[in-house]
Amino acid sequence: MVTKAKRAQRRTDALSKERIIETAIEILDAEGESALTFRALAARLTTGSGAIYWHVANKDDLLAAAASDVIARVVTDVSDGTEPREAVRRIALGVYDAIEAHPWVGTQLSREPWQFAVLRIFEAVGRQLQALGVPEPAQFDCASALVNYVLGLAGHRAAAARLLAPDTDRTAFLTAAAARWAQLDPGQYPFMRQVAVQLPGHDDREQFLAGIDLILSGIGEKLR
Amino acid sequence: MVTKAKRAQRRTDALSKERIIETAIEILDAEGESALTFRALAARLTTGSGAIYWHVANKDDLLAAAASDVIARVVTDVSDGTEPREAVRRIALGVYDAIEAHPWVGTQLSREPWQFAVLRIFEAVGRQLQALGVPEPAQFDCASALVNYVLGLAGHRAAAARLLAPDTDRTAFLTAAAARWAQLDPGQYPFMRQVAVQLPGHDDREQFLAGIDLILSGIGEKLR
DNA sequence: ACCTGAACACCGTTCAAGT
DNA sequence: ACCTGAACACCGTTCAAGT
Repeated sequence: MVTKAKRAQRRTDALSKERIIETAIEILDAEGESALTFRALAARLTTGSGAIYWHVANKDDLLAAAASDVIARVVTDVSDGTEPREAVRRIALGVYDAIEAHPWVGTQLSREPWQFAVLRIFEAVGRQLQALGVPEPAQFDCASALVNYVLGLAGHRAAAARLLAPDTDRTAFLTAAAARWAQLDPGQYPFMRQVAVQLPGHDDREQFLAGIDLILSGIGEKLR
Repeated sequence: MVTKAKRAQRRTDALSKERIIETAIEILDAEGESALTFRALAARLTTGSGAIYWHVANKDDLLAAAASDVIARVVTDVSDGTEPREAVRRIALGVYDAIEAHPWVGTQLSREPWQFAVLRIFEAVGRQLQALGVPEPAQFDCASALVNYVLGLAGHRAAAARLLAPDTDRTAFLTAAAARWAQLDPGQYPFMRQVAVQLPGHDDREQFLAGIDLILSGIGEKLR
């Protein structure tokens, strides 16, 4: 006989898209992109690997949903009433920090064309541009510029995280990269060699924000 | 006995990193990213799949080298004497067109952190910023903004190409996307719904360039 | 309706063995 | 030094069979 308690228990244990996504995020966060397999996921959910396909179309679908989940938390958080430029900065930094915390989201964002996670960012940014008074025909271009910039960095940070052994520290990594750049052929790579000096001391997050401000300043020019 | 002719023949037939990369690019261009396997590559090179590992560390190495090859052709092409802003536009469009012609390069660029292909773009852009008179401390940030923007679009276009069935035409695809956006929840996605109208008529390449100009304009502000 | 888990059709990579 | 190709240790996905 199935008691009420048992049914409640069942409902919690029952497989669902939400529970699958949640568990997928746990695995991705704890063990990285390569650890997410349907077998690992099924083991963690104490079910068969085929069962997952009842709730999720395939692995791409699962990853897209997981990324969309993480981004939704970040993007919704922008409080109203803030100055539009500042709001754009916050959205961008929110995405940046989310990728820092979940590098696999970066991979996902830069692989997705017009999936939900990206739409969410696009929408949030676009609204701020409207608030800023950007004329309608230019809004699409401006939003696209901001979003593409964010996604470019997303992919980049994710790639860096993939390379970085989990225990290496950042400064050591940057110093190593700088050393490699400093050894490039001076005839072919004068700029990289010059920049190499700045690399170890530079702050990724601030550089990211500097790029946002550059684009915002370009947008500001359009408003005059 | 090994005649001179035979040795020459040997030299052409012999496996080499160059020949492997060349063949890999052929496969990637003709049949897409998923078609590049070591087995397919070995078959095309009439050799064993293990032989490839003598010349190439692994698949990542191979893909990075292939992308670097394609980008090198594009980036070197910038003739001297052009106005720096125009040169930046040409570099960016060169990368854009390369990705259009070889979508797999887009995937690769957005996955690579500081690999050769990206370094090449960074270097080319950085030099133009120097020529433009951007003060040294700001050069790194400005170059990074431009490159991240380009890479963001790279990933995006590659993803779109992955989705697009090889025979679908672009306008049909955009119209379909626009229709999907128009159906989004008006409360949650007002901006996307508004932009949906502009989507079918919009030119990706021009929008890309508009973003570059936005960043260049922001950089121009710094020069005053 | 939902879940099981063996089976299928692949992968990248390794490595003893050859030339 | 370079190449061969079978073998290994995986994948995502499917599907007959169960409940």
